[in-house]
Amino acid sequence: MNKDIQEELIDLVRHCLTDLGWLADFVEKISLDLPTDNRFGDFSTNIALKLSKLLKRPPQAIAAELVVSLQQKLAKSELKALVTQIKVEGVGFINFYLKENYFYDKLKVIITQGKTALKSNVGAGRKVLIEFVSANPTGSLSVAHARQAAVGDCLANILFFIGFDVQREYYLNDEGNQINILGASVDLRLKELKGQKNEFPENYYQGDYIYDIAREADKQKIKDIDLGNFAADYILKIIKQELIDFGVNFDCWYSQKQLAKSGKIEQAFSRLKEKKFLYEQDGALWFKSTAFGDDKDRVIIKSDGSQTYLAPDIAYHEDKFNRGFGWLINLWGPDHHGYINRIKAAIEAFGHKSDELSVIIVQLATIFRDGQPIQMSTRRGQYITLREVLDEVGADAARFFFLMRRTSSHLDFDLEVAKKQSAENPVFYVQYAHARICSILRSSPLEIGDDLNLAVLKEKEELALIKKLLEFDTTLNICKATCDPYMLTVYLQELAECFHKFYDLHRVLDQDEALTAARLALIKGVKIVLACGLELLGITQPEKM
RNA sequence: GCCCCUGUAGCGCAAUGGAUAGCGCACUAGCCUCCGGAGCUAGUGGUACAGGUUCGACUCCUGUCAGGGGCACCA
Repeated sequence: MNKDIQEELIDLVRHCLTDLGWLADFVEKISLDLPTDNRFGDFSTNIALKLSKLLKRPPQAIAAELVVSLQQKLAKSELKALVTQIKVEGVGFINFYLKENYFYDKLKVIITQGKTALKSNVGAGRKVLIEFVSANPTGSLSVAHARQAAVGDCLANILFFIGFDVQREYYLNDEGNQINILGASVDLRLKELKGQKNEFPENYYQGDYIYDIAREADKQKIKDIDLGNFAADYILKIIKQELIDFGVNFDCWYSQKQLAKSGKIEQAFSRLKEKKFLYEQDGALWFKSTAFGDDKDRVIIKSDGSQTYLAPDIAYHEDKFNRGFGWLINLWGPDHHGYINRIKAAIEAFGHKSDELSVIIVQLATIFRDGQPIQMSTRRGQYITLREVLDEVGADAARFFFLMRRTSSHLDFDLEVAKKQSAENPVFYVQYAHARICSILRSSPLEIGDDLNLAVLKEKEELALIKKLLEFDTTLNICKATCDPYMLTVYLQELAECFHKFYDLHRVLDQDEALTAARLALIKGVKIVLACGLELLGITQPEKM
């Protein structure tokens, strides 16, 4: 929302710097930030501080000279209608103060255009593929997958909203070792059900759901050799339903089995061979990933002739680029962090740039109940599943909680807190603000007429609220830059807080009709932004609670 | 041994390298004749340690200490 004026002010600064002969290497380094405190104006630049060393002069002196030039230029510019003051403050910051009309106009755009006013086109239609969850179809989704699902889906929502052409993809590991073990696990359980005693190996799938699959396979008279595929299909249906119930919908389920059939793996190998990035040693075929900064070279075909996991994955990533995606985002669990270098090496071997692939490591979530961590063990089939969390706290709270910490940080998720309906539970705090506004608007609908005068909104809390609304797109841009949606959860809590403070101090439905109309418009704007933010998080926007 | 994540108030956390480090819980004292008190106001209290980079460091770098996770010709 602020972008237009922000760019114009940066241009103004750039022109002044050029006039003063100081531009030098600083063309890209001019930044115009939102000050931490509104006492420091509406926008702030630290350019004088940055120039200080280069010019060997104190920052205040540089700032003072620059401000004189800025004021002269401003007087001749159309910007003078919006800017009231430019001044040097603190250690040498240059702060810009805007006229209140600027903010009233922005609010008016939001309430008249609604959600569309909040959209931007920073993505410019660029094609981005975001691959996430991609859990092996060997069991229900765990909380680790749940967090990846929440983060990936929300990030995809945000990127789409700011103008990217986004595809959500799930890489389906539907063949290979794990599927074989899955089939063997079902086979053993089936025999057990028929009265045969046998040893059940430790690395087989231990969960009780294997018995269910065995019974179903028996009913359908599935052949031994097909048990793995049957079980994978069976589990995949469960996974798909879990994701749907969590509000996550994939555009593409990319099958590893299909990839293998397509011949793309061999094609990828021959291209790597041409480029001399493959070699044989100890009976195995190696990929020379050290050429691109990996710690060691990696085996892609084992000495027994079978492929490692990396083999199809190399072809898969090359295929992503071949499908026209210019930006790949992968969400992986922390157990894959050592894998980043080799897959980046692979895309570089094909001539892509390292930064065309963003790998986001989604740290684990620990589930707590009343402050006590719940122990889990994947091996024994005892882990907290997405399904259990959904059943217990619902999709709204689950999504918010999985998103509310930096994705790269560990997350503690207390089921009891997520169920609480109080300020301890941030999802309720934000939704409550929305419901409260809806309640007022139900009793007194806003009618936007020509006589709507927002300039009567003079209170500190009112202006703070409008300014907070305008930070929405800054927030989304931070989410994009960090590939992390969690900042949006922080923003929505701050916006809700600004609203609750305003609400407590000032009556919306006032004696003064003009003021009432303006305040109704203000809360309508807050409702629009809250609803939009919640929607991007994939959380409902209740009108009543 | 190597790699990743984390260390901020009693607890849980926040702060795109920026100005006086914010919020919730808990504790203390207040606010409902009033649009939803699931809310608000005030008080108490903090950057693990040692260096470095920078005009400026919770933020970046190095080391130490502490906690969590990972280091296959598994996937």
